[in-house]
Amino acid sequence: MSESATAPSHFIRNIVTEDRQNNKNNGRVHTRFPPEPNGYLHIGHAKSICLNFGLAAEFGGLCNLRFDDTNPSKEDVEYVESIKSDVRWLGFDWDDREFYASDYFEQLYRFAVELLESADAYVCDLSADEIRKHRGTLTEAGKESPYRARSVEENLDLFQRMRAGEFPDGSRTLRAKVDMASPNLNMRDPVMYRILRATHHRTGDKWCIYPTYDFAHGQSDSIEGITHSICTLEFEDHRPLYDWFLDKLKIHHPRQIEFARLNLTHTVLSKRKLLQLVQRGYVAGWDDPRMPTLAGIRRRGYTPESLRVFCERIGVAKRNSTVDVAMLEHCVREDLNRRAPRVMAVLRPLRVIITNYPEGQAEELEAVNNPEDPQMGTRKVPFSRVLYIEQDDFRETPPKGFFRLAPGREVRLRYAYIIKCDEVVKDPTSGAVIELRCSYDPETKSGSVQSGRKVKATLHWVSAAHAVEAEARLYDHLFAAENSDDVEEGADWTRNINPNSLETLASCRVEPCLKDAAPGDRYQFERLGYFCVDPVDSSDRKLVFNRTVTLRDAWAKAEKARKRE
RNA sequence: UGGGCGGUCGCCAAGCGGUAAGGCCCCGGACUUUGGAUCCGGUAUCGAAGGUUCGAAUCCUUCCCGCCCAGCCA
Repeated sequence: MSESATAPSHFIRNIVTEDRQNNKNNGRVHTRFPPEPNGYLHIGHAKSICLNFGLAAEFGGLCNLRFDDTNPSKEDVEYVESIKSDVRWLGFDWDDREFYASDYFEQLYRFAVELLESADAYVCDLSADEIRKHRGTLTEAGKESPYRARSVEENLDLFQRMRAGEFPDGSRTLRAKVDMASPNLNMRDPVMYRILRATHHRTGDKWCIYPTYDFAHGQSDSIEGITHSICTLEFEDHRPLYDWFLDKLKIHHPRQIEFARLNLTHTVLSKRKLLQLVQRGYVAGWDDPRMPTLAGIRRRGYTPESLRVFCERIGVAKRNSTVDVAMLEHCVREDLNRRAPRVMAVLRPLRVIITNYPEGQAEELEAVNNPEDPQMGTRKVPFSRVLYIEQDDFRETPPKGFFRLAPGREVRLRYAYIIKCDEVVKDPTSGAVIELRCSYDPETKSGSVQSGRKVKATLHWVSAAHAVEAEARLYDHLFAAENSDDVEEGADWTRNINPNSLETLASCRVEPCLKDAAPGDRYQFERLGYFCVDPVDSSDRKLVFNRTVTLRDAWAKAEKARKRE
């Protein structure tokens, strides 16, 4: 996987390249990632983070981390902390350039006063409701506020008193004097400041008026000397307003470029819905491994490298699109295939007795840690008379195309011997298969001269006496439908939540080398998938593995297709 | 029916007047002590209709479809 070797062109990269060629900003490239600390970052943010930090790195520029914290009623330090650790985990560094829109409150206030002095803004006494009514509609022009013509002196006095706390919340606003007849609703005298008594996570109770995003964002970028303000499509309509403020204020003009936000199949990426999933208990928290949050994805076992490659591969464009989650899954598999050590683990154990293997005997067999990387060496795996294999690897009446174990059939045990199933032991009451009695061929030991004999399948296994117990959590898509909104009339999107998105297997048996696995360690359980030690619930007493993603499985696919017919 | 933006393979996405990259998915096949990995091979005429041109996905015209905007949210 070559993260940097392939830098496919996209329109933003082209714009930046062109701007440099024209020596715009003296060839300087300075971007920023501007989250609002009102929720956890998700994979959609990762796209923006990779874009902003990536472009800066690529062109020898800088990228700031700036919190757009202009709405204290929704923001919290919990979120700023999680955002910082998520960005770091993704692999990016903002050095000492950690900024906050709230750092600029005083400056923003002065900007507002400037606009008041040039009669480009005014204090408006209309209520929220009245402002809405005056705004007009998509097809009709709005009406001017009766307070629009206040004198500069009166405006200055009123605004100063707004700041001083003389008026109740919501009683007045500061508005830009633009154009109530503009076809762009954002230009119909937008609110710049509102009166809001809320304790801000950084400025405390210093302010009782707060700038709106529209009045803060563009100027914040300008103050920081941002050259390319990259944001999502919905802000395209706001650009004329930002330009208007910057022009009136005669300050540095970043170039705003909008791109389409990421959508993924089988999940949701809206802050509102993610919040509801957490609050209504559909998931265990922001870091539930089924969540598309960076915290969840990280806990699930995804690597930051795979996320970065994913973000590079999906591209950047203005077209609304929904990326198939299979693309994401492909990226982790590709990365983990290269780096995850292989290990044998039996999720649903079926006991196997090797009848002709001496009781009490055990031997150490050599197993390769990663066939993709010989450097990773080998390890010893204990073999003995009583083993466990996967329940799925045995069928009493094998369907066509099934070439694993069945009565009378032979298979190879990985790194060990070829065994033959001689007898099936069932529970007398339930009829369930509870044990297999097999015989092994001592001549077929892995690596020996005779070992070349061909059998149709190789199974993973674990020695019963040596195995370590563990819990495995198997995850599936959070939403059964590709599109979470794809529900019948009147039904809620939560109807699409996949009731089987989590399956917990409490009595798995894993090979002994896993005993000392540390939280976060990633492995490939041969033939099953990639798993990582759950950083939260795993302990010395109880090993817990999260399945990051399954291996591609041609047999499972074929069987599924067969069932559909 | 106002304004802004978009429509290239099932899903992403290059292309910027010279005759449709790549990735994912899918389907074949080779190889294989992971039905994994790897390797080969297969699959679009560019929303529609006109026009300009020797030549158009790329230029022009008209039409159709989708997304965003009427928070003192961001």
